[in-house]
Amino acid sequence: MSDGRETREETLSDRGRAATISEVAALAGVSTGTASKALNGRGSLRAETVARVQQASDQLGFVANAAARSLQTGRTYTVGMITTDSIGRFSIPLLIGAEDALGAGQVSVFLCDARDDPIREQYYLRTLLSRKVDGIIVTGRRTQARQPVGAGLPVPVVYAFISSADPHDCSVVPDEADGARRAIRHLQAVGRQKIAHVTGPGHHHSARVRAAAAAECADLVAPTLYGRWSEAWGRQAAGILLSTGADVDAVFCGSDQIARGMAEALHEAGREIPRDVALVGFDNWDVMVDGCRPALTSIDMDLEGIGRSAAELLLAAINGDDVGGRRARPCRLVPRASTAVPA
Amino acid sequence: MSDGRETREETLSDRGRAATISEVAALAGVSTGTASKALNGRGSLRAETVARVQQASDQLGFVANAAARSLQTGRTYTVGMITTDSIGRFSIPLLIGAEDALGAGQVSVFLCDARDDPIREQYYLRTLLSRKVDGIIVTGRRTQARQPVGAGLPVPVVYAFISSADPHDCSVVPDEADGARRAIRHLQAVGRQKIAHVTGPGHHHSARVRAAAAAECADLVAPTLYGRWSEAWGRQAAGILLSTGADVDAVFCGSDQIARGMAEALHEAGREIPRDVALVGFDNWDVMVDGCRPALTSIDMDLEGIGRSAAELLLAAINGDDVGGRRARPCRLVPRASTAVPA
DNA sequence: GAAAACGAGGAAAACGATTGCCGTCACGCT
DNA sequence: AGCGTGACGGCAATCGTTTTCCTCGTTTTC
Repeated sequence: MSDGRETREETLSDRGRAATISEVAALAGVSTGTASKALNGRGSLRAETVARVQQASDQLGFVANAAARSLQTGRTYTVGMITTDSIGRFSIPLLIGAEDALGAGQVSVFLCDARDDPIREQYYLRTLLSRKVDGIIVTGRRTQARQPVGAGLPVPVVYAFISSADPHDCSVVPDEADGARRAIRHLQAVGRQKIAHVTGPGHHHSARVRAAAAAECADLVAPTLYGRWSEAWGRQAAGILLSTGADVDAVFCGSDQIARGMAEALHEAGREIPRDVALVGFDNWDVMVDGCRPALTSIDMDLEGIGRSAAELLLAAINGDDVGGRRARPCRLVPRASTAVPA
Repeated sequence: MSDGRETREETLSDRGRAATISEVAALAGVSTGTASKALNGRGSLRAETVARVQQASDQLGFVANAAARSLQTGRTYTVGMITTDSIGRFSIPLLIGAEDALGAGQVSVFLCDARDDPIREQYYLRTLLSRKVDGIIVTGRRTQARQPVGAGLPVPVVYAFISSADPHDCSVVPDEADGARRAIRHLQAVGRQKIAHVTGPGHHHSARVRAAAAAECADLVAPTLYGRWSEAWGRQAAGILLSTGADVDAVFCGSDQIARGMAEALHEAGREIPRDVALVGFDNWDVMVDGCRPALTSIDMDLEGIGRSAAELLLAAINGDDVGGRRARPCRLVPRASTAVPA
């Protein structure tokens, strides 16, 4: 391979400006149209011609100009993802799931962080439309339904995690009630009868939905304690629970953070987990469930799956399928030591 | 408002396909060239004409096709951001910072998650080049220098958090040694003499750099303990420290997670923080520093600032400035209760 | 009062790729 | 011999903007 060094594809490293298809065509001694066909496997060309063009393309490190292509074809192979809340713990798995599903279709993702600001959101919407994305995924931290991001948009929109207030819009959401029921049933399955529920703010949609489902699934030993989504609240709630003298043998917490605070406080009060009190969290957030002692049983909303599913629906919508409507996806319980049955 | 409904700008909501500039021009009764000038404030036009075009544009909800524009101008007002490791706790602030700086320049960000896979990385690099991004930011979880993402690329590249092995490339990194020194000096300032250092894996660049700086800054009371970046290791390390009977009055931990584990274990062993042992973490990760009891003093690498700075440098590079070289940015110590001086 | 300057806006050529249409050639059939 | 038929590739239109000339009037200026 003495000349291997020379002809090795200079891919991406042709210092300076990038090559165009005309240059490839010239080098291969064909017309630009033919070069295009060769590179895209269209039309009918001799194998030898295709190979020649391919080689010229490699040699020049040619990468087709997406702008020119999309101008012609009308497709950009790009979707926009708007996170209405800031990018964070919830958006990431959604993003990863979406990328997963889209990457397979060679589609890439434009991420826009609206930071809870309607102005920013509209601004991003405009940019996305100007960029002629093939579709848009809207996500956010809260599961509560929100106003549609825009009406009669020229591209399909799918809501992931959050849902659109318009029932005709396509939304993929976690079935939080299902998650809560799983938590309760699991506690019952490990023999607990006196279950309490501690969760986030009462004005928070997720908190109410989960609490309602939990209450409906079992006779809770105490009224639901609403507070914040923090460890501090978990600790505080433990104090409340203990001070009321209520006889509790399990607590279903609305988040892993609350559960972790609860675990600490119970431990310090001399209650052993899971022997005296079993504990279930919500979110299955690795750093919390692993950091907690004992490791925390938790409900996983499968955010990645939601992202993937949303992306798949979006692809379908882009292909013209009708995918309207709200889809709730079940949760999954991940059992760990905090609800283990003693050996 | 009987006709208000009709003339209200239908922005973004002209159901179906979007309007083109020719349609705007036709509606305003001018040529497309003139319409373009009117909307972009170029050329010399009568104010009345500009207004007419503007109104037509609003009425049709016109948004310029970015593909067509960039085909013509060569600029896309888009930069790519490649995270070599998965998107996570470190990339987010970087991304936010970058978006911040770029958003001001009306530039948006294409996020690509290479997931530590060189194939994916090259694939994304190709897409970004094909999309003719104006520049690329490369980030990753580790601060260690990495091979350049490509040689002689047609667009400028800036490395954020990680750095490029090629010293001519532009990299913006946290000065971790500075962070370590600040931690040690702070402990000394609150009167601690017998300081230990517990950190992550010895093969991890950050761990070594920080440990070296710490050791150079004070006579550590024990050799650095290398382990993992986890709470579990923090707990374990506390056990080691205590069992050796070393007389320790402060521990500088290589991460907030380690520090938190350490705090718990020390507490359980009857050591009071900060009275008996003061504690400093690293990363200033909200959920850890707040969850820790007492709240954890920590070193903040100002990731958002790094992202912002990288983006600004990239913009400068896009404008033709030479911004090569490696820039280390100082860290910041955030004091909290874990090192508080007793009142 | 003629020439120059200027202001306003139109015509058309880019930008880089895709694609439908058409020409050309070679071959095989009647 | 004449014609039809594929195979192969070139030509040129097209996508939607921007931008560079131009071309007109209409003022100014000497």
